[in-house]
Amino acid sequence: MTSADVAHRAGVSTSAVSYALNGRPGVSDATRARIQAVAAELGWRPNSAARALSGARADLVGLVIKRPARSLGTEAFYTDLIAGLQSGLQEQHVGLSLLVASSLEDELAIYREWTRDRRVDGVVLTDPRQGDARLELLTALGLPAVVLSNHPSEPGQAPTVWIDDGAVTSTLLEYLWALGHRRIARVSGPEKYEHTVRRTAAMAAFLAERQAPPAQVVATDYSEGDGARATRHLLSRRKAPTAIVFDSDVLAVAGLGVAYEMGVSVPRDVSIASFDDSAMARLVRPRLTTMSQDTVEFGERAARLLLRQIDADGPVPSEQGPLVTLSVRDSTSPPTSR
Amino acid sequence: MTSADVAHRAGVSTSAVSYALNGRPGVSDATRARIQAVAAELGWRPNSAARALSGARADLVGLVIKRPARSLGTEAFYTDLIAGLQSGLQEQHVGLSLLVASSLEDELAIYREWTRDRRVDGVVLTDPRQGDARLELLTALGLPAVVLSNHPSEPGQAPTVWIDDGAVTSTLLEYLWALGHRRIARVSGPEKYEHTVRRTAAMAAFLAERQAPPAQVVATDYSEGDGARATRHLLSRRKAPTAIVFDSDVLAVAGLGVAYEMGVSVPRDVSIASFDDSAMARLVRPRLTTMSQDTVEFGERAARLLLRQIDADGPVPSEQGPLVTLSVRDSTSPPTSR
DNA sequence: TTGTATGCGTTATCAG
DNA sequence: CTGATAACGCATACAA
Repeated sequence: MTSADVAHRAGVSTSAVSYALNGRPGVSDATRARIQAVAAELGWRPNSAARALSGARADLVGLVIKRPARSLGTEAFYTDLIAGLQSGLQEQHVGLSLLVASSLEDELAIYREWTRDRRVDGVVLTDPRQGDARLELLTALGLPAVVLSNHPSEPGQAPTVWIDDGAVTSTLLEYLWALGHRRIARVSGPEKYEHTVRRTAAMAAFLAERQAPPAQVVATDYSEGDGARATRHLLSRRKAPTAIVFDSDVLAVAGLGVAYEMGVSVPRDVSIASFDDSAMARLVRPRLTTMSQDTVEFGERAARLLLRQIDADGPVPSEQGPLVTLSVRDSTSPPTSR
Repeated sequence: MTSADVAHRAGVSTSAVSYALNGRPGVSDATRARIQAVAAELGWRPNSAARALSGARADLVGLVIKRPARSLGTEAFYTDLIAGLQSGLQEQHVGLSLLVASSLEDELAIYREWTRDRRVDGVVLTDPRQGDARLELLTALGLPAVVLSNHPSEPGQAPTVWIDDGAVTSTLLEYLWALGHRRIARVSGPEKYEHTVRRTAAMAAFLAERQAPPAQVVATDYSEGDGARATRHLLSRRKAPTAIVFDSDVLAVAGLGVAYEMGVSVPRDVSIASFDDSAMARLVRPRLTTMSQDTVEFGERAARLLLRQIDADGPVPSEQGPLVTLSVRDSTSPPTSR
């Protein structure tokens, strides 16, 4: 079943078939329709290897995750993201190729190789950093990309699907503030990530605006151990915070465990909230108050944007991600004066 | 940078290059060595599209996951598995293509398409069922495959990497039995999966051997809601079980939540254990006693076996998966006579 | 043992 | 608007 078969059956040449099915000029509407009908009837699909070889599409997009392999499963984020990307891609018969890299050098090498071999038509970038070396390389390579980010892209750079971390932070703090919390601490992710920095800035601005003392922020590497340590540190202080916000729900659940062990009751003695939502936040007791985002939807949007960018001649504009909403559960309450 | 470049630089023909680098006869050891040296020096890697087109490798293997997209992230299993597969594949510069299918028909169609287009060199199958239609199709298509299973493969079928669910079940029950538990219930996964059936059989055999009454088994669809319902049902019975084993840690944590809400103390009033381990099992309080398996390692082994099967002429033998060990934590204790 | 020629299925160029 | 024809990079049967 090749394009030659389709051409033969439709009584045209293979180039006519190519033109007709790639929607480009060079063929009359009538023959185009006939060719499409024949192709559909024969169930023909272009051979992707041949297409890639002849310089067109590979019908594959890539995702490189730079995290230690063993820690990946801890967070639901990547799985949800992958599921969403997949779903958005499948509509166009485009596959997803996955790679776990252990270093930035590896990641950059992979992009070079993919470009050289036309292995993928584009890539999805996560965890943008400040002055991200990947963006530079990708524009140099001319490899289409979208970034899961927290702001629209700079002109000339790959478009982003973005969720405004500043607004998300304010929403959560607003809620805690309204409950009466004034000493709010934070257990954050690594400072090298843009979203960590954004949240820190938003939190500082929020508190400054209200003449509240600045928040104590303890950075972690997202690991459960670090989360536990940070929480232990915060709860041991002379004037312990009445509320702690965690950058991920793994950190938050680790913090919950520490509170339990220290005999600190949640939410009576300390309120706990997380920026990340997942099944785990709903499963633990008390259930975690979180900012919930639909990560699957996030992935779907990224996939569609990437496909558009691949098809487009010039740069396509960035796009806002799904809404993030506050899910109030059982881990937060007004502070009790101790 | 093509094989012609390498040939030119080494002063040989492209066919010599092909022979030399694919390790097949038709070239002397001396020239083979020289060609390899030149290829390494030039950093040449074969273009995968061209290889796929000319009937050789696509340097890509596929994984189809048949689960609803939104429920994927709930369980760490797939993420860990993907990370492991990736790691085992990367050693040979083979990529992983991922697809989430919503029905068996979709899944089968994908295998057909992948075969027709030589898009992948092989596939990894999870969640084998009894009389699995996929195995039949894959042998018919001649598409190499490995199955993540609980027993060695039938002769003539795709090899498996297998973990003996019967033994795992016995180990866990042995432990609970030694603690003194006699009324042990189980919250299981769907009965259509082989591993569910295996565990049920193993549990029945274990109890029968000790003249204990058969266990009450409540099947679920692996969802948190089903897990909560099942647990509520079991704990409401006249003679409630003193221990409950759960087929996954999501189910177990859901059960833990129900116990908490019903005022049933864990492990004092009921012991809880899970067949699945993940970060969540360690994060919740009380920490869950589980059977822990290294899923990343499982994936790595599957990847290596698949690569061997792809290279091999005939069928390769099945292989045992990583050891599953009991991790005793805080959710189990001897039953207290109430 | 080595080189030459052809095919894989598509896209793209360039005459008609 | 259409139909030959040449790449694309590799593998391989075949001839030297």
